[in-house]
Amino acid sequence: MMRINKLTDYGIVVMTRIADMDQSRVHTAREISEDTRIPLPTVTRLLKTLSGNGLLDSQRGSQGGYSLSRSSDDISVADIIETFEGPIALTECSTNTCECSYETKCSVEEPWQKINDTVKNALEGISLNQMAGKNQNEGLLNLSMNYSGGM
Amino acid sequence: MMRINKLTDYGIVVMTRIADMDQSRVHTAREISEDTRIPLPTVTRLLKTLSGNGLLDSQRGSQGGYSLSRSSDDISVADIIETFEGPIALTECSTNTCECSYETKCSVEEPWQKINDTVKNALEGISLNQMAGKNQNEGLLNLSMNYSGGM
DNA sequence: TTAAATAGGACTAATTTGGTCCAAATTGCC
DNA sequence: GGCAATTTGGACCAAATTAGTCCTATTTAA
Repeated sequence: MMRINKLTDYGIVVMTRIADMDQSRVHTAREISEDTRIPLPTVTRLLKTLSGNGLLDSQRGSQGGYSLSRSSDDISVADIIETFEGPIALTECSTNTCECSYETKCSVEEPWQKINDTVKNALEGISLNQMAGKNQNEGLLNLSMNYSGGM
Repeated sequence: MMRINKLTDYGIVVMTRIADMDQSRVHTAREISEDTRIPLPTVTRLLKTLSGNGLLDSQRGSQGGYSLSRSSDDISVADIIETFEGPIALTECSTNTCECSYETKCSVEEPWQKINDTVKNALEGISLNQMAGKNQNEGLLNLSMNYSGGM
C-alpha cells in the first residue's frame, strides 16, 4: 500500500527515541533496544546504517554508543528515509537512471518529477524535533506511549 | 526506495494510454496490450482491477472492451494508486487500523498524518489528463515515445 | 588484559509482488 | 440457436524483496 519499509519505519522510531533522550551522553544499542522494544539484532543493524550514513555519531569500545550527529532540528524525516531507501522516487521514471521499457511511460515523466518533488518537500519539511514532540507535547509523550490499542 | 508497485505503475501507463485513445469507442485488452507492450495476461488483470474499482467502464461480450468511466480531468493519479494499493499511507500508524507494537511509534502518529495528507494532496492534484499530456504537449507525445534510452 | 561496545558482512526465512493460466459468464452476430 | 469474442473471478506459482539473525573483527576505557 505504498508503504515505506518496516526497517525505515523502525529507523524513524529509533531516531525519534534518541532525540528524546539525554543528549549529553551516548546511548548503546542495548539501551535503545530495551527502550523501543525492537529486538537487539535489528536495532544494531539500524544504528549501524544510521551512523554509516552520518545521521548518528558512534563511539566504539567500552562506554561507547550512539548520539545524534546534529541537532534534531536539522534532521528531517526525508534524511532518515533516504538513509534506508535511497533517493525518494516513486517510480523509476523519476530517477536519472530510468530505462523505460514501454514507450508511453516516457510521456509521464514530467508529471512524475513534479509529484516526487512535492513528496520530497513534504518529507524534508518535517524535522526529527517535530516527530519527537519536544516542543508542544513534551508532557503528553509518556501518556501516548502507554497507549497501545487503536491508532 | 519507497516505490509504488510495478503493477500500479503499469496501471498508470494503461490509464494514460486509454486517455489518449479514441473516447468514442471501447478498447479491448488485446488492443491495449499491443499498444503498451505490456503482456496481455498482465493487462487483463490491470483492466479487471481498474474496472472493478470504477475507474473504467467495461462492456462484456463480442465488441466489448473498456473505456474511461469519467473524464480524464476527473481521474487523479491518487485514484489509480489507491485502486491498486489501497489508501495512501506511508506507515501503518497513519491508518485507522494501526496497532502499534512499540510505544514510541504512537508519539509520531500526528506528524505522519500530516505527511500523508501532503503526499495524498500532491497525488490528488495530478489528473490523468495532465499525465496524458493532452493539453500542452500533444504534438510532443509521439516524439518522447520513441525515446527509449536515458530517463 | 579484559570487557563492553561498534563495524562489517554473510546468511536464511518470511513476505510480498509479478506474472500466468483456466474455467465461467456475457454479449453481439450470423 | 449457436458460435466467437470478450470480460470476470479466482487460483496458482515463480521471482524478488525484505526482515531478521548471527558470526567475527575491531576499537576503546578501565
